[in-house]
Amino acid sequence: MGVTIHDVARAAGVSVASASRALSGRRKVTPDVAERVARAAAELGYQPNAVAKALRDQTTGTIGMIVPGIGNPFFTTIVEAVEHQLQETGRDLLLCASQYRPDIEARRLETLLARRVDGLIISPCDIEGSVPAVLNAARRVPLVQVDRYIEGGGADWVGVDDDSALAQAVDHVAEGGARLVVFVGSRLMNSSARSRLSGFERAATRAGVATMPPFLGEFTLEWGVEVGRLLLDADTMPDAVICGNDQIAVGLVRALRTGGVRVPEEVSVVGFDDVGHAAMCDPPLTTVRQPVEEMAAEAVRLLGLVRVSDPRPAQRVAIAPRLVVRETSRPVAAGGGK
Amino acid sequence: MGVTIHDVARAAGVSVASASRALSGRRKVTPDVAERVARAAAELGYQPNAVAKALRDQTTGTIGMIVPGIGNPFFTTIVEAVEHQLQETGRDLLLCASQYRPDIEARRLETLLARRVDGLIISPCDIEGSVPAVLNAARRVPLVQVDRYIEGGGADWVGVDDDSALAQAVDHVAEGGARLVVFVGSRLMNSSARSRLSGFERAATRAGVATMPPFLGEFTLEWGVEVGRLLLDADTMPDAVICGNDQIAVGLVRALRTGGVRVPEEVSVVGFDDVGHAAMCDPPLTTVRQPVEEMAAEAVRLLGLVRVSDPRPAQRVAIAPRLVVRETSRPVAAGGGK
DNA sequence: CAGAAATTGGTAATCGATTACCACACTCCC
DNA sequence: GGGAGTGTGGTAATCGATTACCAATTTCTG
Repeated sequence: MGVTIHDVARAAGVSVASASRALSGRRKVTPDVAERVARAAAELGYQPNAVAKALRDQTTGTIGMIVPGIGNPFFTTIVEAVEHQLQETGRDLLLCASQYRPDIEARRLETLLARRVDGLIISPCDIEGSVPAVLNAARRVPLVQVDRYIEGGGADWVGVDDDSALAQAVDHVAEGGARLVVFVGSRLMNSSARSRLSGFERAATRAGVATMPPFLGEFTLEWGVEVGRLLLDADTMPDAVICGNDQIAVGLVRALRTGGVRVPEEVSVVGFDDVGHAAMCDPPLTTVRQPVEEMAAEAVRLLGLVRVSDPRPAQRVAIAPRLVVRETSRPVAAGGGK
Repeated sequence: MGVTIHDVARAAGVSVASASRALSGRRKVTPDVAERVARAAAELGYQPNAVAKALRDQTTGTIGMIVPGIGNPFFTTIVEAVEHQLQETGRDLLLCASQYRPDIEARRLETLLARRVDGLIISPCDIEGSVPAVLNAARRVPLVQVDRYIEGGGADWVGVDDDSALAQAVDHVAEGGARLVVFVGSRLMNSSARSRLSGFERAATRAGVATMPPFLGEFTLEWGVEVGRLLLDADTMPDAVICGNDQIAVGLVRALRTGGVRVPEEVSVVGFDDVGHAAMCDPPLTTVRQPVEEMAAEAVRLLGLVRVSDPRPAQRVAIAPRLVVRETSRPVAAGGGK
């Protein structure tokens, strides 16, 4: 390590300025100089020091990203999509996990800011607890929220249109004949949990289906299993269950089937996300597909528009998702009530 | 943005040297100076510029990581574990995906080196194609391979003990009564594919079970489905199938069941990895669990030991995995031949 | 061919934090 | 009171790439 542009310049017998110009091509140099510099750089194996360049240019070519957890396949998919988008423009991704804790999230934001990332993409873990750190960061660097967002709407956001998503899900099971529908999601600590629940309630009202009180726990398989057991023990079984994500749905289907309830014949189950293994479950899950690639592309695009120096109203981009009908929901053709 | 230590020094009425010393505490300053500097820093919201510090210190506190694809839950799990380990020591992770292509991998390596990462953790996508770029990188910065490795053994490696893994898998199905066993993996383009196949062959010989020619395709669900169909069409059905990863196993189970073959009653299926959703499949998959956290911890530990300046023989750390028996393999109690 | 214009090379400043080195002030002791 | 010793603050160099500015050379024009 340690070949600098000075070494190249000396080897080529020119000044550092000429070497820099020859390598970057930002100003003309004589063919002779250009060639000597190119040869010297190749021979020495010169590689520009991106740290020095970043200091001088006041831009690092690096984007910071913070998600609650890399273990969750939904966030993984977004990370992959964002990484892919950044590649296109030659930028790199500094990835952090907040482990669903606002205090860790705040610390990670600080170190990313200290590293002078050119922008931040974040899915804030807590709708309330994440507010101060996120707003503070947004004041210093372009910041776009993805999927989850903080209350108050102080920063740009890209996500899925939960109203449209839940409407599609509810309408679908209603068309399959469901009269009593229940929502299973997570406790209302993040925006997705809240907006999916309210989207569900609006959709149910509009579709004219009856609802049971929602089950709110965690976005996990285990919670799905637990709710399945609760439903088996209760005296009324809904015609359809709409879940806040796929993991809940998979656990729920498993528990219901184990308990002797047939899916979809007796109960339809609809998931949310369609990432990871929704399609590969048995039976394949009917679910709402998140437009992850579009979200990532939009987030990266928005990042480029933000100018910290002159604030503009926060943008909110909600992308309409698509319901993917597989085998855990009753087909429309089956029709009829319970 | 842009509060520098000069601003702090000016506000506190001291020189930059004193300000730096007061903030870092590396040399004594009078209490008076210490307090004035602390107050000034707090009031101005001073945050040290990590880029400048990196340039001066010749160390960035950043580790680069390259995996073939973030979509694969196995790599995701490793990334998460590595990120977690690095947190402990206050370092950050620059994450890249090679998309299973050596040319992209080589480019990503170059940009990570240009960014002067303090170390590299990589799972090389191609046992041959990745060789030059990986060896070149290893000459310039501490580098540890995880899971996959390049031929020739020029760089440290941490992974799972495939021999032990396959022995456990083969012995398990043999004890369940299997006499004819087949291996389904991927084409031999990466080290995992190769060493799992050879581990399988050794284990089968030692256990005295007969084998069919292996099926080598991709590490995907689709390949598992395809092999399942091939087996259904063939005239001999093995007693057990050992798979190179969980995705293949899930696809295979699905295809066999769809074709009317009962798992595990007629055929035992064993997966590999136990990440993502192996446990949540239906039926839950018998599989070999990769010791991912240990691998990540070991990789980070090794990184700290490497000194590029004085090369030492490449270390190879193979961690013994554990077979997790679930419901796709015949229990030992069942005993007996086919 | 003189002088203007255009082109290209070099020197040194810049980005921000750290620290080697020097200088000053104060204490202590004989 | 003066010399040694200790502690503290300041100045300027350093890390490496880029570029503003100046100087020198070449080219062009009347």
